[in-house]
Amino acid sequence: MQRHTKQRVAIESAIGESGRPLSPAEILQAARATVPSLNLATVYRTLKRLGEAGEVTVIQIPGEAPRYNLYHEEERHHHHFRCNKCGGVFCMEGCVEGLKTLLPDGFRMTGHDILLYGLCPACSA
Amino acid sequence: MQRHTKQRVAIESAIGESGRPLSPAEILQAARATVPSLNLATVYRTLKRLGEAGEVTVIQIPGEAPRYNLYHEEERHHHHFRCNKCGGVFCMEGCVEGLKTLLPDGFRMTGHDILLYGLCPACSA
DNA sequence: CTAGTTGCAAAGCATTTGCCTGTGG
DNA sequence: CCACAGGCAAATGCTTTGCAACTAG
Repeated sequence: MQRHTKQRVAIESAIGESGRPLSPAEILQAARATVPSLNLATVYRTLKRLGEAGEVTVIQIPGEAPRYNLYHEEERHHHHFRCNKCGGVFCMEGCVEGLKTLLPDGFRMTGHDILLYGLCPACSA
Repeated sequence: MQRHTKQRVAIESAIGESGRPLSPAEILQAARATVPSLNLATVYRTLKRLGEAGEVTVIQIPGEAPRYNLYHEEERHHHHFRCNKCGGVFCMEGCVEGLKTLLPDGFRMTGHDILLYGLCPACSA
């Protein structure tokens, strides 16, 4: 991250203002409201740089496009929820106990991911 | 699944004999030992059919190629462990309590996935 | 100025599809 | 027989890269 260009600002704003993780295509669409000439290749390059700089985090739901979020300093350990109907992804605070009880003998655990599926408030209404 | 072709047999054998989930490319390589003319497109088509017939299951680790396993009737609810060193994926029996405590108000949960990361016995030695 | 960025187009790579030939039952 | 399968090649969709033009500092 060296230069402060309008493209980069538009991309960061798009992610930050959405309130939920966005895919590269969604970011492109949103950021074009500010910079119409914005190119998808630039979105990918910028996301890569922002990721290396630790300014964005990636959420990978199996079988789906990666989604990007701004990194917040106060960010805690959290997990994600995916709505089966609208496909939206949401963050959930907290975690569960007892994950180590799943480990067979000889395995050492250094990290984990939990993904819940179901219906979000809007879709279950 | 209608016809019983040598290609399909080779693909099923390759998956069954490996003992671990295989990617399409790995399946191609293994099955070509039996049917050298086997084509990658056939592997994809066959995996799709076997999947729809419930004969194979897919394991999707975020950011990695999908891996396929034979489905066993006695198969129970389980989760997976991925070794950070060798990249191997292993199944773990059991589950944890309290996943519902993660849900924010208004969310309804219908399913979940848990993925543990760390070192397998061979790599932690 | 000038190195980092961008837009565009082309290249990559995994996966899918069209089409015609081959074959299992 | 003949509808399902397979081989091959082209098409697709997402992501990356080469390169010349542009611009922030």
